[in-house]
Amino acid sequence: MDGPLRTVERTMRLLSELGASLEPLSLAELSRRLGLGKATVRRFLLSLEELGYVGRDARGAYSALPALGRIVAQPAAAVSRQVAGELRELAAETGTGISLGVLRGQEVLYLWREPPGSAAGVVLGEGARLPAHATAIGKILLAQLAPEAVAEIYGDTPPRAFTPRTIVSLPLLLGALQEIRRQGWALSDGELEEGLTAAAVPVYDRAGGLRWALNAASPGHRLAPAAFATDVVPALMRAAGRIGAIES
Amino acid sequence: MDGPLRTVERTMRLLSELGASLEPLSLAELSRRLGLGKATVRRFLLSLEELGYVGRDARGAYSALPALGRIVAQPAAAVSRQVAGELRELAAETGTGISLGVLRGQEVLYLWREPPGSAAGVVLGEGARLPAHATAIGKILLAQLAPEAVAEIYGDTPPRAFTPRTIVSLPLLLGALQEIRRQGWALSDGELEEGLTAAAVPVYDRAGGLRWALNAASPGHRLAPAAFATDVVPALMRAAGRIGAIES
DNA sequence: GCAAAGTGTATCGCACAATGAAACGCAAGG
DNA sequence: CCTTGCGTTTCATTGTGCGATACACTTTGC
Repeated sequence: MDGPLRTVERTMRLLSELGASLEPLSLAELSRRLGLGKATVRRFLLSLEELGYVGRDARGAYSALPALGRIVAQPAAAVSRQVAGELRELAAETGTGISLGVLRGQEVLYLWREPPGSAAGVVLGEGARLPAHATAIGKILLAQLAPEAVAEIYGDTPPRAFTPRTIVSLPLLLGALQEIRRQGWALSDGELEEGLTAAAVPVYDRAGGLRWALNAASPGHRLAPAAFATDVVPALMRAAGRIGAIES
Repeated sequence: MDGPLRTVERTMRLLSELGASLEPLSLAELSRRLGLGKATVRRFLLSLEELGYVGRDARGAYSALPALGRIVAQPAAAVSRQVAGELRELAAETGTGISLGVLRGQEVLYLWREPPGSAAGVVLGEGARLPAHATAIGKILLAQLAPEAVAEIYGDTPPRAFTPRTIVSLPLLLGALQEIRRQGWALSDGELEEGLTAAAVPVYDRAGGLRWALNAASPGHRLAPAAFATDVVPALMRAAGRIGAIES
């Protein structure tokens, strides 16, 4: 075996091209960008259209449809009504922004994100991704992994700096994770964005396996970092227990 | 030609399966779910791994990597530093949450989303998607299209209701869009979520073509709907002018 | 008005890429 | 120890995906 399957590579190149463009692209244009014959590109497009991943406008030009984005954001469907209720309650109780996420490579994939102060419970931002090493939720998720696994994830690309407080080396990160593991929860104090503080705890299922992580964030120093440890984290832990007990 | 290209269909099925699962999946498990031979599935996985779309953990199980999500969120890269500066300024000026997005089928794809009240400018939620017909930004984007184009988009699936105020039929939507087109900006008053108000304006590039739409949202009745028309919209319009003038 | 260039669409025979059965080594578990 | 399930490798076969070519049609330029 050598090299990727030709058709797979072409499929991904095509999707990538469509996803990158804000305007719909014509068949001829795509054919040129991909360096493939029109007939070939057309067959790919018709296939993807039939599958519901691309659509065509009135002029016949192609563009990526929401279904494509949903491929990766599908996990959002995993958040049941019952879990959602718990999350909203938690948001009201703590007055912070609550998120739920899983680890995907070096990033956290959010399944639920509720901005702080949204009285009516505005659910926004599922499907978003943020760097794991600079967020509380990311660190608590990384802390569930063996150090070697973390090292492999960051193998070639070291953690990137966002603020002066961001952890920017693998050894430092591993050290921080060990401490977090011991402590049972993670804090990010302005590591992603100046003035943004967050705490996170893991959510285990009934069998004791990691299911998600739960995050409480408070922007703009509305809540002192110290207040997280005393007030927010206990509430997070209680909620994580309740949520973990819910049948998936 | 009949039916989708086999390899394309299999590629998408595989990605879909990987994206839907929160835990990494083993080769054998995927082979079973797809109903394909292990050898075949393996070649697909190796291809996608080489292309950087899937990764494997220590135990060899496969999972989707962030790169997959980035296929569709790539447009986020289209927001330059200069544009970002304008957005932050606008957020500070209006005290609302500012978003930037484009239309993708029936949904708005957000390129930038900043929650209200984030003093330091927390950039979150690019790549998220929300239904176009229930958001201000979605309606202003739809209003740029010909009515027939809108009708085609909603052809088989009528607008879904989220609150009692959501527009739930195509004729009503087309009527609202006409009014919006005349007015030059759109308002969503609790159409997506009770108590969430937002206004949006289009952003044209120098050639006069539609580039994006700009949205200002204020949750929890912090700002009265009437205040949008008098205070927020003019600020939005000014910002849209400045942003549209920026070279892409 | 007519070229000319560009578009999307349809056809078709061939090469070879992709396929799945089968066999192998290995680790885990009963 | 045998069994079961896993990932990996090999291999001959075949039918799938390929692109050159040709066609109808619209847009553009003069």
